[in-house]
Amino acid sequence: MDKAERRQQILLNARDVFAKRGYHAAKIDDIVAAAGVARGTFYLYFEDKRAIFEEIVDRTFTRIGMAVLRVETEDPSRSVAAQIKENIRRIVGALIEDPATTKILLSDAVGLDPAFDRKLLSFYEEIGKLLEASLIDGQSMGIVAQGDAHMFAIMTLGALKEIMYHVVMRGLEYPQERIVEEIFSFLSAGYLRIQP
Amino acid sequence: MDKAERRQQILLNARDVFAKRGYHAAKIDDIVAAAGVARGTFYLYFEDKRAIFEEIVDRTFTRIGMAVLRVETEDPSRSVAAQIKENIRRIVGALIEDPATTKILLSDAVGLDPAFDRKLLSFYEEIGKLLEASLIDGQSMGIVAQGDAHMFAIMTLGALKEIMYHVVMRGLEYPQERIVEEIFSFLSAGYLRIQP
Amino acid sequence: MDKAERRQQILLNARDVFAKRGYHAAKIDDIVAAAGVARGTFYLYFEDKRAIFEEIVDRTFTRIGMAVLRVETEDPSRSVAAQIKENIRRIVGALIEDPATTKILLSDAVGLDPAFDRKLLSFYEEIGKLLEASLIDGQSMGIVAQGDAHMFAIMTLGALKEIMYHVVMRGLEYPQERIVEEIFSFLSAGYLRIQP
Amino acid sequence: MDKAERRQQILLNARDVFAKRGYHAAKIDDIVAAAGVARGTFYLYFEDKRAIFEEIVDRTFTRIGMAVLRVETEDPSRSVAAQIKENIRRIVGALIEDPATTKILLSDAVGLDPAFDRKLLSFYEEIGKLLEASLIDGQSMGIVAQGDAHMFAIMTLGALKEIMYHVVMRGLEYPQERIVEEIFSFLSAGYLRIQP
DNA sequence: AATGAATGAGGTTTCATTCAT
DNA sequence: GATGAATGAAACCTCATTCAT
Repeated sequence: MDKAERRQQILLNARDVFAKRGYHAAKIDDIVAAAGVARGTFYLYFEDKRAIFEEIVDRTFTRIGMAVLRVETEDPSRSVAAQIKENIRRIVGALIEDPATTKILLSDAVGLDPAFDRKLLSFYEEIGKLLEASLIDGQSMGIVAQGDAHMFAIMTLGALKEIMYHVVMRGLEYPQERIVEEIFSFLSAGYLRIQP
Repeated sequence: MDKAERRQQILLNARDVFAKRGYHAAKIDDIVAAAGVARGTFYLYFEDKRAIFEEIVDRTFTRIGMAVLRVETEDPSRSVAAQIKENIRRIVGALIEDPATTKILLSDAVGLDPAFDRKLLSFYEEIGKLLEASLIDGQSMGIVAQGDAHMFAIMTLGALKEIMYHVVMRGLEYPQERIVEEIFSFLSAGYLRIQP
Repeated sequence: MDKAERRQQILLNARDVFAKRGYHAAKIDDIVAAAGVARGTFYLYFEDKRAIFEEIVDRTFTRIGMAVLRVETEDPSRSVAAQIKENIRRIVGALIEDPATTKILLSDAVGLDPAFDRKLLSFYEEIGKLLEASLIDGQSMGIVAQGDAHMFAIMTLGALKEIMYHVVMRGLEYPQERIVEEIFSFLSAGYLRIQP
Repeated sequence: MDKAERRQQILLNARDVFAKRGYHAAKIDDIVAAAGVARGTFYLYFEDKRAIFEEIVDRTFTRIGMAVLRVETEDPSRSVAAQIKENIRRIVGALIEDPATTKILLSDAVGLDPAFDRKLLSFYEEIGKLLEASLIDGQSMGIVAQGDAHMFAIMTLGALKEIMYHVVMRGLEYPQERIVEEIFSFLSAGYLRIQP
């Protein structure tokens, strides 16, 4: 087994242990036992417990970041609606595909400590800004309602996160496509039908 | 100072310490120093660290639970829209009013350990069921769109939580009424304006 | 037992353990076992292992520093020779009185690490400067031979340290007064009697 | 590179690392990195860390031991004074020539652990006995003052060690010949000129 | 012979909780 | 009831040494 494989082996097992027990309850001993290596071996590959956790979260950030595609408004071959759905689908897919890291991201990584909080916030802000920029674009094209794009972005993110939170924490079972449709439809028309 | 006061004094200071440092970084020493009592005194009033944290969270649950009013569809004096807004307003108000506990609820209490996760989930499910029931009611009255009420509830909760998360974590500054309006408008019409 | 007593109790036992085993072989467990306290108690009174060792050495520095008296050349009631002997006597006495710390000073504290080396050197330089100043005084009064006072000081210090080293390490047995006489006589006339 | 060369290469680099960091702070990693060999290679040439350190010290013992010449009192061609000076010169030279091992001998090897202490003491006793025997010889020839030859030996050793300690630890700069003269003159007449 | 990945014993330190005063 | 000194379990990490390649 070469270095990269060994590293990966430890990383994956650590992910599972973190997902199962949470950051603090996950002991180095649990991780090395799961990975089937000696305690010292762990420290050959990772600085410390915090570092491996951070790497798991960082990789997830990257994976999610890569899932997002730029919406092409000029391309007549694909409708904007289809492209937006595709984006939602890809993000939801990335999260569903690896429930362990999703659980880590949405639960264990939250409130770990102030430094990690900043990291998380910074990731969500980044995502938020990307989305916000798209929304502002959409507003000028008349396909996004006028209004506070920043708020739109936050609420969209929140809706998505909450669904995924229930999926990974409660085993809420919805097929990926169903989730995509629900989110899309929610973003399109909300659900209140009141004459004010 | 009588027992109840002393207890309250410790509780409030613990809240601030938890909010500032997070659960694990908050030491009993920090709490008793903030409260100005001896270490042993803490244990006269609370079982252990976990118990005081749980009490803080439980109180918040109660406070938020009490903020919710039943929507009266038969009362002609108050429109349904107004009542829904009022509900959103009361919940947002309860969260904004005490940012320290809100931060604890949305950050520190998340992913603390499996047992606490269950508690949190159970609270959110409770809230979700209440909301869901209202939505199903609304559907039969034609003021809520047909569709998956459970999903509606989750996404609504997520949107609200995410706004409040940014408010308490990043100091996002929006007046309470503005938040209420944004949420209401989001629930009413979403923001996508695409002809599919 | 009050705080100061408890501190002293740990300090004295630590001194014995360090003297017996040397710095690195002395485990915190050995110290607390000797002192009859719990492991945590140790850390209530001392920052860490290094700190207690440093305190032991520092106290010895102080004790030895206080043993030195200024030589009064103007006082006709006490001859200079008597005063010098008195100084040697006091220093030798301070070292013999507490063989454990003397052993620590002359053996365990040596070469502990670069930072500690600087501390030691700084102490010996201080002592050396004091002695050197006295010698230069003495030279102007004609009671110290002309020559390199700095060297005189170093060699004197070395002779004294070496005797004490053998006393505490090998149990070399000489009465204090005998040691004083030997040093004094050595400093007075050396021992080589060669016509060059 | 043949076995002996490789061994020497590791030995010299280990010497430098020990001299720079001290025994405990010198890691096997530092040594093999300095020597440019793999970690496992180290253990092909040396039993363990302690063994290589011991070998460095032992070689120094040998080197110094070999520097000492027997004083010939019958040889009219070389005065006893010249022969004594020559001995001091050779020892000081051996120490100055390799400051790294001298520092190891006078600092790092001191107080390493009880076993090593015995080794050191045993070396110094050996040297001391040699010197003592010469002094007793000298006393019977009238060229060494009557008195405790054992003490003379210890103090001489101490004076020499202390000078060298300051040379290697503080970079005290004296030409070799100057050191020799100072020691010789100190042994010849001390420096106190007091009428008791 | 050389390598360097793997090992795991061992030691320091932290901190929630207890309990004698 | 209040105190705070004492406790000791528990967990992280280091690093000398081994051994398969």
